[in-house]
Amino acid sequence: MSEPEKEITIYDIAKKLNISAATVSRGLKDHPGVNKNTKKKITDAAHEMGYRSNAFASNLRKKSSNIIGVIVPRLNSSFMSDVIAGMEQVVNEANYNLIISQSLETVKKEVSNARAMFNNRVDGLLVSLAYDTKDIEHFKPFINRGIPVIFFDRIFEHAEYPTIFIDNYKAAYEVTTHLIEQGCKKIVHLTGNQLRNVYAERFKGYKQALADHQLAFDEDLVLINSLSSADGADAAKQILNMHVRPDAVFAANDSCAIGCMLEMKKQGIKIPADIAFAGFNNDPMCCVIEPNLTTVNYKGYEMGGVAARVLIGNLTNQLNTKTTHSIILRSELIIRESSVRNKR
Amino acid sequence: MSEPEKEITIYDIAKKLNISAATVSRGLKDHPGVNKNTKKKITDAAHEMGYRSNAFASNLRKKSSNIIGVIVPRLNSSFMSDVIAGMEQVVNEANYNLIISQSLETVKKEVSNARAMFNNRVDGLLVSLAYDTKDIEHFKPFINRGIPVIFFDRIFEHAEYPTIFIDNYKAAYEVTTHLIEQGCKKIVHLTGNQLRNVYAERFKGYKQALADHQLAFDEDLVLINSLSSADGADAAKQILNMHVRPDAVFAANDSCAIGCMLEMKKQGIKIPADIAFAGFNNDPMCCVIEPNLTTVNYKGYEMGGVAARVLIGNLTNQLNTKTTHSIILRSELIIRESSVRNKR
DNA sequence: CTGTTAGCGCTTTCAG
DNA sequence: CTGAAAGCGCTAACAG
Repeated sequence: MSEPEKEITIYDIAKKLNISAATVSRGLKDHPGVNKNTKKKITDAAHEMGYRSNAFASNLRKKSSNIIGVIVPRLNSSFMSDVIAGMEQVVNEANYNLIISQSLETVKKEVSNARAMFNNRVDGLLVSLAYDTKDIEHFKPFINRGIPVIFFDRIFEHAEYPTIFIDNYKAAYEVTTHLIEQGCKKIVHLTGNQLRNVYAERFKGYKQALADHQLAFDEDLVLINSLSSADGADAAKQILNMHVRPDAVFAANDSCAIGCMLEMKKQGIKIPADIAFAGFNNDPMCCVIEPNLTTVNYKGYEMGGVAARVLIGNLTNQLNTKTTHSIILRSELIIRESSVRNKR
Repeated sequence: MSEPEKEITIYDIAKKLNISAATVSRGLKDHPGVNKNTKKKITDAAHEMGYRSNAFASNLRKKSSNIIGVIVPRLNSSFMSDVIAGMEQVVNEANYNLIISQSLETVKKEVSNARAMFNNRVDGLLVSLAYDTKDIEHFKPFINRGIPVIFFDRIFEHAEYPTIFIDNYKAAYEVTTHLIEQGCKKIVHLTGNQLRNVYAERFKGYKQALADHQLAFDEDLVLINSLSSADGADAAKQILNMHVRPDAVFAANDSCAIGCMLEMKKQGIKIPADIAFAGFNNDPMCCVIEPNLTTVNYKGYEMGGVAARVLIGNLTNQLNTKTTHSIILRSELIIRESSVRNKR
């Protein structure tokens, strides 16, 4: 293999063109007030010589990185993949770069990821919280240095942090109401850590829908777990052991709903005749399970794009026009066979 | 909100401790030959003053970024998420950072991602190729500058690029043999772009298994598409229109197999009695579809870890000990009901 | 074991 | 419109 090519700098370009490095630097940007001709000469020479700008030197000088950090619980859902794609789209257009990490649902990793992002001097941070994050102390250093942090989906309410999410309360209210309209009277709710807004709000929506339809709220029908598929299977066993058998299950995510359904089916329970089901997220699996799963859909691509746009807005705008409020995106109930009992 | 805190540097620490910046710099690293006491004083002061190292300055000086770039087709599979987690594990331990991007299965985006990585001066690159990548010209600049590029899973064979993958040929051979042993004689193969080793090798394995069991290879039984779930459904329709109905389908991935199964079921076909099925990847969906899908499992976490380890090895080793060969990881056939016809 | 010194490549006043 | 010069914060010879 040949020797690595020499790295060429603005000085090399300057020398070749008999102009100053300063002019080259300006010519390479959109800088106003550079002669059109020299600008063209500069970009041509740069291209021809195989120049690539040195971000380190530039960042060092400008004290900004043009990098945006992203911390999510997990990458392995089509939802998150969409979120990231949405972010990338927006971020690339604004000439920023993304650095992504997963907390694998633990605060511990979330904290260490945050520290890494901080040391890497990201210009801003987009975060969806881990399962068990209790406080947001680990994002304090960012705020102290004036680096914007934005929460999306799994948010934390706090004046310093703008948030992007859906109306989980309303969505859950609609799901529950739908189940009630199908004649269900004893509805189990499978939910996750109540520290997370998404689960707390869905729980509230469920509760309110019961109240509004004159159904008693029964604490024993609420099962809190990690919402994995295995947790769903465990829940199925618990449900089947209840004295009076429930007639519906509303799980706060699809994996858990599906794990639960699979176990129920194994035990010979008929869905939705014996027990109706609804999930949340509209994972592709909803259309694989039989019967297909009723769920709530919301657009990851859009959420990622909006989050990125708000962040970049706060990064580039004048100091006094920062967005600090919440943005609430739309979601929709998708009714499938798993919950349909009324014949028409 | 208060003013952003002042950024503190090794000079501030040096001043406070009445020593030189050079010593502080050394003290902050594992540098041998620094007095234990001064080292402790330095780290204490650094911590107390809220120091964070400035990677830009360091990178600029060292001409290396400690960043490893990753380009994958998509993030939205549990396989890829595992791969990334495996990489992160290894990479963090070695004090590198990861910057991840998805090509969304197009060369176009793969090329632009590669360029971005190049401009961001990654120290090395881990790549799994997009669906339609024809050549690897876009990785040439890395090689020219001596930046290692490693392919994993969807590889490209070339002396300059180490590769990590599984024996797709053997795995497919085993799947096909299994189907034949179940009494299947007319086996459809759903596959993807033959530019990708994974699909080409699986195709070869399929073909060879037929040959070794005295079954004629029939070109019309091989359907090439994009392997999406929708492509699977289309394939189902084609298959059902064939003059003599096939008795098995081996798809090169699970999504496609499942899309195909769902459509077949809708048409009233019995699986595996009328037609047996096998997929590839062991996606969680395999255990949701009914009947559960026979498939090939391989460990993403391991593959990510190995790829990262090889890369870091090449980065840190002496010039002459680079790994340039291939590493082949193990995979396993997982037999489920979708392909079991023999009663025992 | 520690200090001195000289840049890494770029941006940005400040002058022309 | 362009140039000169300084400096971002760190590291690595080299010299004590």
